[in-house]
Amino acid sequence: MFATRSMRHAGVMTDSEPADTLWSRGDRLKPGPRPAHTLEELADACVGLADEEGLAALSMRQVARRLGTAAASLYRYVDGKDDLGALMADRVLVECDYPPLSGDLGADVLGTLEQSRALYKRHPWLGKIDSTNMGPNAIRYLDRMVGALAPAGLDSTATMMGVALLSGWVRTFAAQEMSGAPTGAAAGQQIAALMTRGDYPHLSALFGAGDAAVSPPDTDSVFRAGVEALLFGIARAR
Amino acid sequence: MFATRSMRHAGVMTDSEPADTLWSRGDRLKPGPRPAHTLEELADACVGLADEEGLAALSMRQVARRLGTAAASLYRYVDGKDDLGALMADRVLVECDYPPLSGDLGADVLGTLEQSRALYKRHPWLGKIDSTNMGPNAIRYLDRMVGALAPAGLDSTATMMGVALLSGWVRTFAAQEMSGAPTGAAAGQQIAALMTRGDYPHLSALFGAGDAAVSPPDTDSVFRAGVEALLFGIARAR
DNA sequence: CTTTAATTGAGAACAACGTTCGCAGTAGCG
DNA sequence: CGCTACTGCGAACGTTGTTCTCAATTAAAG
Repeated sequence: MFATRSMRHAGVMTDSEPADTLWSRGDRLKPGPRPAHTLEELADACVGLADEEGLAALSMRQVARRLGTAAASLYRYVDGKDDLGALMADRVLVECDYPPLSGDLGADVLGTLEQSRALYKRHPWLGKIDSTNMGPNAIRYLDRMVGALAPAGLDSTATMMGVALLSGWVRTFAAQEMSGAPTGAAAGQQIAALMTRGDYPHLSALFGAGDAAVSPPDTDSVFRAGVEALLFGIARAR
Repeated sequence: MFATRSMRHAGVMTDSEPADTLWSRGDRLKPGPRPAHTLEELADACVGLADEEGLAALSMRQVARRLGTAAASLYRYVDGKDDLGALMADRVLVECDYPPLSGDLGADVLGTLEQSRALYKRHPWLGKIDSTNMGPNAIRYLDRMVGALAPAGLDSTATMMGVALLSGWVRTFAAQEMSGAPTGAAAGQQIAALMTRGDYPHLSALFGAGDAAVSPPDTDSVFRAGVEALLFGIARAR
């Protein structure tokens, strides 16, 4: 039922309450003093802290210090620490500015995904956050991707699956890229080292030949190749 | 250089030390009492705890209690809490038993991935762990996937990319599946609710037509469709 | 067999953490 | 002017991850 957030007051509620999300919280005009900060300020404080000190340093107290307030005050804006992740994941998406769609499916998709990849590069903690519920900026991204995929003429199910596939690839790729994993020839060397323990016939067969000697592809082209493979497979599902 | 683990003793090391990984730690015979537990016991304690109480309940002390030992003792087996995740992610992979490969690329890949999906279902915390370094069971899985993809005749780079794409899809799909997100017609309803805030032209265009009325596909077929799309795109990259 | 040295388990302690409670203060509404 | 709902936040509580320390243990060396 999409009731991720706990209902704070158990009073009578109207028939179609407009989904009390994390972002639509502070909209109602009510008596009492105005909040001293905005959700955006809170999110920016979290992002800045995670960027500079790492995600492990993200604590209620540190975020509060950045905001010039106390830890307990944050609970007026969020239900708990888990909400900070959702706030951050949505917040960084404003850094993407999307040029108008060209109508070229491949170019539009790749351009959008490159921006997402840059986001993961710029905010290394982003890959370690599971943003199950999405805010306004995430919906903007979703709308963008849907628009980019529109020329393929897919139905809604196939479109959403395509977006999930492509977004998942960016995440997977960025995670690998960010983990400092070896690329090209060094990767083969690592695999060879892993293979010393136990026997792995198929890995041996794949890396046994002088395969590692051939041109080590740079990361960019591998990323692009993945996107193109995905687009090819998705478009076929029309 | 794959030196994820901190070097515990800064003594002189031989030329090609065999990669002091998390798993190959307790192999050497040395003076001193034998360890009271094994890495597998530790991993099982973690998995059991996370399965029953959730990942949030996974603490050094709780794990130690399950093992019948003290929290400080765990640091004889791991460097810190982060290692527990890697231990767990690798441990649950033993639950997969792979029948001999049939040679049918699609069937072999799908069968392996279905087992992974079952793993995510059985251990809901699995998707929230970033296992950057892989243990023996992860290598077994990698070898299995490489073998399943072998009939495609890809080079090592394309093969590894294919494995990453397919594994990422399972993870992405399982995460969506596990988050209790609505499926089929209910999903369209949620999207419609999200669209009330701000204007999202492409989303409106996609879900505007009586699209949500048509057959809501079950999760299994969507998962399979994703795998097939991926295989199609990957095989083309030969 | 004795000595040596490396290694183990664990008690105690510490700083930092997420969260809750209660209270003083504020501002819109009747 | 109350009234009421809201705000910021000091103080406190129970846990957490981690380190230090030390007695106990045992393979290897003498």
